[in-house]
Amino acid sequence: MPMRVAIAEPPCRPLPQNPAARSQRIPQRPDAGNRPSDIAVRAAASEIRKVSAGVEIVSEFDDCDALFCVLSGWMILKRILEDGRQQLLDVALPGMFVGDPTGRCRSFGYSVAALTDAEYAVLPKRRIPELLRASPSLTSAVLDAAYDALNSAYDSLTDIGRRTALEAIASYLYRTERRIRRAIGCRSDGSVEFPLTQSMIADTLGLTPEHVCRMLRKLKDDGVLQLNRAGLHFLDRERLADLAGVMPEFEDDDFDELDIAV
Amino acid sequence: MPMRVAIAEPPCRPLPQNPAARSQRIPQRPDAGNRPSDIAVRAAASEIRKVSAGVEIVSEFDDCDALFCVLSGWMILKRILEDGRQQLLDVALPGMFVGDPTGRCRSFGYSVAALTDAEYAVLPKRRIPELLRASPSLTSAVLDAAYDALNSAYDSLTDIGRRTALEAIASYLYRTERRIRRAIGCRSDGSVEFPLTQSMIADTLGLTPEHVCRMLRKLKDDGVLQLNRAGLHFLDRERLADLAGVMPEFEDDDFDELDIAV
DNA sequence: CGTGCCATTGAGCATGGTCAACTCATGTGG
DNA sequence: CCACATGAGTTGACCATGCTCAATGGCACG
Repeated sequence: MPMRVAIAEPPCRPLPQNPAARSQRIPQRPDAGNRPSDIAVRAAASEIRKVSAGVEIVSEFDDCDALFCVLSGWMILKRILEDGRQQLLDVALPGMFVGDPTGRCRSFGYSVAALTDAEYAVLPKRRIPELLRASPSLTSAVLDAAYDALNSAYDSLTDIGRRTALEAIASYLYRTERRIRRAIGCRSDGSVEFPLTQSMIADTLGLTPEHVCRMLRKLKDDGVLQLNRAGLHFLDRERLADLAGVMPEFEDDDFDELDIAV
Repeated sequence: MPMRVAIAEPPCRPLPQNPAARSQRIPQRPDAGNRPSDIAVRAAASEIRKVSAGVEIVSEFDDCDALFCVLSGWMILKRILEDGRQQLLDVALPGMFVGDPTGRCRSFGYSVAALTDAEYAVLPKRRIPELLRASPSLTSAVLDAAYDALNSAYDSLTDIGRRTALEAIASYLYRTERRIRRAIGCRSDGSVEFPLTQSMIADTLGLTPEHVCRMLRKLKDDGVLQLNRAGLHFLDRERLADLAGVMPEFEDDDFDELDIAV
C-alpha cells in the first residue's frame, strides 16, 4: 500500500535510536524475574545474555537453533521486505518467548532487535522437548506466551485491516499500554514507559510516520493522551477506548493491583 | 481505513454462502485423521462434532470453555466491529486448534464459523492441563498449531501493512495455497480447493471486494492463475512469487510428496 | 557547535474506497 | 420446467484517506 520505497538501504538497517531508550532506567514489576514462569525459565536456560539497545540478536533467516525468553527490557520483532519497507510484528516484553519451540521451523522468520537495553534467557533448541516434558510450568509459560502473541497479532490485523488511521492508533496505544502495565508496570502518575518512536508505530500499523504524527497531534490536542520520550500517559481513557472502538465492558482489569511506583 | 460502514447489519451476519462450499466433495490427504497428532487429539477428545457450512460454532464473546481441533473441512476465524466491518483473522484447516489451551482467556476473542461442512474434536477446558501432561504428542500438536497460526498472522500483517493490494493478494494466495496443499492436499492437475469468496479475501486483506476483483482480474488476465468455485490453480508460480515479493530460495517444499490425486 | 535523528507541518497526488449498475450461476417455489 | 430471488463477481466513474515530497524546528550526543 505505501509506495515510499527506500531504494538502496541495507536490508538490516540499524534500529532507530531513540536516545531515551538507552539511558532510561526501566521500571520493573516488583515480582519481575520471580514469577513462577520466570523461575522455570531461569532454571531451564543454558545462558542469560545482556544486550544494549539497538543490537539485533536474530535476523530473519538465521537458523532457529534456540528459543529466547525476554527477562527485562523491550525487544522488537520485525520483517523487512527487499526494498526496505518494514513491518513491525510485535514488541516483546518481559515474559515473552521469541523463536519456535516446535522445532519445525528452520529460520526465525523475523528479525529480533533490542529496543532498550535488555536481558534474555537462551534455551538451546535440542534441549527443548526434554525441558518441556520435565517442566509443566515451562510448557505452560511457553503456551501462554504463544497465545498472547497470537492475540496481539489478531488485534493488530484488525487495527491495520479494518480501522482508520486514527482508530488504529488509538486502539494500538490502548491495548499496548495494557500489555506494558501488565508486563512491566506503570508509574505512580499512571504513565508507562514507551520507547517506540512514531516511525515504529507507523511500521507497526502500516502507516507513514507523517500520518502517525498528524493523528497523534489530534489525540494530544484533544487532551486524550500525552506521548513523548518520557512515556505514554492516558488523560482520558474512556474517550480513547471510544475512539479505538473497544468495548470497555469486556475489559478485565485484574492486573491493576500490580501497579508499581517508580 | 475503509469507510464503507454497514449501518444496521446484525453483529453476526451469516457467512456468505458460496454454493460450491456446500456441495463440494472435499479431497483429503490419504493420511488425514491418522497423523500422530490426529490420533492424540482423537484420544483426548470428549466428543467429535459435525457442522454444516455456514454454522457459527463460536462467537467472539462466548466463554472459552473448550479447545477445538479441526479434523476435516474449513473453518474461519474472524472479528467483527460494531459497525459491521469485519476482519478475517485466519482460516483453520484440518490440524489447527481453535481456542485457548492456556486457560487464561475468558472469551475466545473471535468468532469461528464453518466455511464448508466440517468436523472437529472438542477438548473440554478443565481437562486440558491433565491431557497436556499426559500426552506429549498432544502438547506438541498444540504448540505446532499455535506457531503455525502465529506465523500465518505475521505473514498477514506484512501483507496488509506493507504491501500494495496486488502484492498482498499474490502473497496471500501463494502462501495459503501452500497451507492447503499441506493440510488437505492438491488435485492431480495441481489445483487445490478454495472455498473463499472474493469478499472473504477482501476481509482478510483489509480491501474491498471490488478492488480484490480488479486485482484478481489482472492476475487472471496475465495468465498467472485461475480462481473460481472449482478451485485455485497456479499457472505461473514463479511470476506469482515474484509479484508477491517472496524469496523462493527460502521455500521448503518437503511436503510436495504428499500430493494426492482426487 | 555541528551532526543526526525524531517530530512537525504543508501542498499535491495516487492507491484504493464508494456508489451504482449490471451479468451470471445457483437454488427455490409455483 | 420456468419465473424469480439471491448473492457472487464485474465494471466504471468519482472521490477521500493516507502517501509523497520537501522543508523546518528541536533535542541529544560527540
